[in-house]
Amino acid sequence: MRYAKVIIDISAQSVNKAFTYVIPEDIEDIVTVGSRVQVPFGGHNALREGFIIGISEESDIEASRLKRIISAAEGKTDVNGELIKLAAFMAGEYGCTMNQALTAVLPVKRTVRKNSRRRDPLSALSEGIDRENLCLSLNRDQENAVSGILRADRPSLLYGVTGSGKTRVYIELIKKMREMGKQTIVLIPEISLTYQTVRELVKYLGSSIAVMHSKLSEGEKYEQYMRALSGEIDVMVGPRSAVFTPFSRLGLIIIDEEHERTYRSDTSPRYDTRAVALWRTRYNRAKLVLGSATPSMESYKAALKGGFRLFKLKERAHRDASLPKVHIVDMRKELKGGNRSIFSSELAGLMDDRLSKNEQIMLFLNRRGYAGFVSCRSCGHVIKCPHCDVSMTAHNSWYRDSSSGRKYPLLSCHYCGYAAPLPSLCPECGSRFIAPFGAGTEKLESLVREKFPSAKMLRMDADTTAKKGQYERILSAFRERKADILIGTQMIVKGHDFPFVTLVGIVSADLSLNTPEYDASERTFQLITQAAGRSGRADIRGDVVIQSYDPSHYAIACAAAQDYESFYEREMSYRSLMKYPPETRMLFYGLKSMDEDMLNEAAGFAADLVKGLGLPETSVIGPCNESVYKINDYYRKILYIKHSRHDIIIRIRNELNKRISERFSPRKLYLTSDIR
DNA sequence: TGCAGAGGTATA
DNA sequence: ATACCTCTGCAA
Repeated sequence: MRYAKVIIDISAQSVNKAFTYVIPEDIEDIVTVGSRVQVPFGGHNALREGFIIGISEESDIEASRLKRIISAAEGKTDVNGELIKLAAFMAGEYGCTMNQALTAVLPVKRTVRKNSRRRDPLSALSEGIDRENLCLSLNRDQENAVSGILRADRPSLLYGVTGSGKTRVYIELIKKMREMGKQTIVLIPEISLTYQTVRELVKYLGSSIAVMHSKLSEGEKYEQYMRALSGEIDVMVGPRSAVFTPFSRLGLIIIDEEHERTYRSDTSPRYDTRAVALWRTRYNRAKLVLGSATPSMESYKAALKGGFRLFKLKERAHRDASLPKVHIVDMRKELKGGNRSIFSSELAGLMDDRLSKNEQIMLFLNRRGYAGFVSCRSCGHVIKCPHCDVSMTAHNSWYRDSSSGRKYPLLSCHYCGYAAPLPSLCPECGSRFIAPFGAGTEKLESLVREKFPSAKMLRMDADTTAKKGQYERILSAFRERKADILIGTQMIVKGHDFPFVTLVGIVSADLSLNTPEYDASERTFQLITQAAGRSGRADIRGDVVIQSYDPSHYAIACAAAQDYESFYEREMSYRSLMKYPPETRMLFYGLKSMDEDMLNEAAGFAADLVKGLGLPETSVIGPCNESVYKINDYYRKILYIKHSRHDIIIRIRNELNKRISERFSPRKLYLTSDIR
């Protein structure tokens, strides 16, 4: 008799343990560790899904209490138990249940009809490319990086300025892996953002590459997964979930644009792709490469301290391309000089110049919608969302009143999507002088239309890319020069390669700087550096105009100078002074509830609990209200807990989870935690 | 006394 | 997640 340890597919703390079942003889040969099974569970033997995490010849539970597995899905989904061990690591590291960890690690729900039409997800991405094993020549920096990475006994950080040819290094490494019979996972921030990278990989590596994609159907995902499992392919390209690709001969994991936030999962388990990749490469004695033009503070610190090997690519690979000329404009001076418009005279002048030469322009503004907020000029009242603690954003579209059929300008909440009409009178004082303030991408679009009426424009933000396929349509239209100007939020700055763009305007560089997060400067620096890197990539030198009300801030000044090292020094001294990560480890412990009294009590209880643990060198800040206190009718509070040791932070997190869920109903109070 | 609703517990 | 148990409060 053989027995299976099964994790039931229920993500509740109370069933977060393995249950023993008898394996019926007729399915013995199709189940292994990692198999999905159906089992009877509970008083009425309701059928439930589960994962097998272990198989043994003996049972520690008396035989009369055991039930039998009903059925198992075909297709073994685990790689020699590695992925189960990985899930166990994640459950401990991120404080989630084993079921949540397994759901992330073994994501394929069920087998799909075998006769479903085969469709290769690569075909759309590789249109017009000959898939051959082309050879490419590497410059000296690139060659040093390749040989150094292959020799390194630890992870490598590949720091290369925008356009320096990091992808070529990746391709060479992948080829070397192939020669050794090893497989590679290439992680990218988001598949649609890195169209270019994927195309280049396909072009030089030919077939036996698979691409994972959140928009693939379940069947297509399953097929890619099985191709990886069977060893039919040796390269998997995809976003963060591709780090779980079940390769049995894993030799290399590459994380491109490693500083990107999308590598942190925002749902439980809130894993960090870099940590998962590090775990897998250690387990498999494989290589790990992190690549970026603007490395994260943690990675660069690790590179300087010796935890990572550092390789630099200092020059742009395209022989004639040089870094763009950067102009910083102090908008306070513009205002004093009488220019009240959103365009500085310098930006307007360069835009005129490019339009006359038929070259392309990108304008970046990190706020969508028409205006930042709507306020009354008489009493100062600001219109807020009734469900969230944020001001409503005005849009250049209509709200249709269903009863009267009349149209009003639309207000929407960017946190919960609530829509309302713009009132014609102030709801507070009745004044007629209520109007939108500030500018978003929509407003910018209409201002450009006024000032440059003949220019053709495209706008790309969350509002214009809501539907499937719009993203690619806008980008390819711009690439094919069907428009002169592309206006957009941060989604336009990442990774795209437009050879005819010779001017990038950063309309308001301060917007991301003034957010209440400890890493606001880092994000601003990354955004400006990446945006500036879009200008002048082929044989024409580009210009970048950065407009700011705080132009001497080091995040802006260093980005303008394309000086990563100076930025790192300044930012690191700030982090050290404030004891922020990566100087120390920090736990972000979030609590939310619809019941504000319960939330207050629980948050106070949590803070007292940590202080009561009496751990030396622990600092507790809060509880504080989240910067947006209410979202979707949920009140939200947060505690910040700092300690230099990761294991102590984990202990504190576990203690908090345990004691709070003993005292407060988990149905009414939701807990989240993040460790950085 | 009867019963709805809340809260606690066990699931192999 | 879900069923089942006990406990409590309130109306009849």
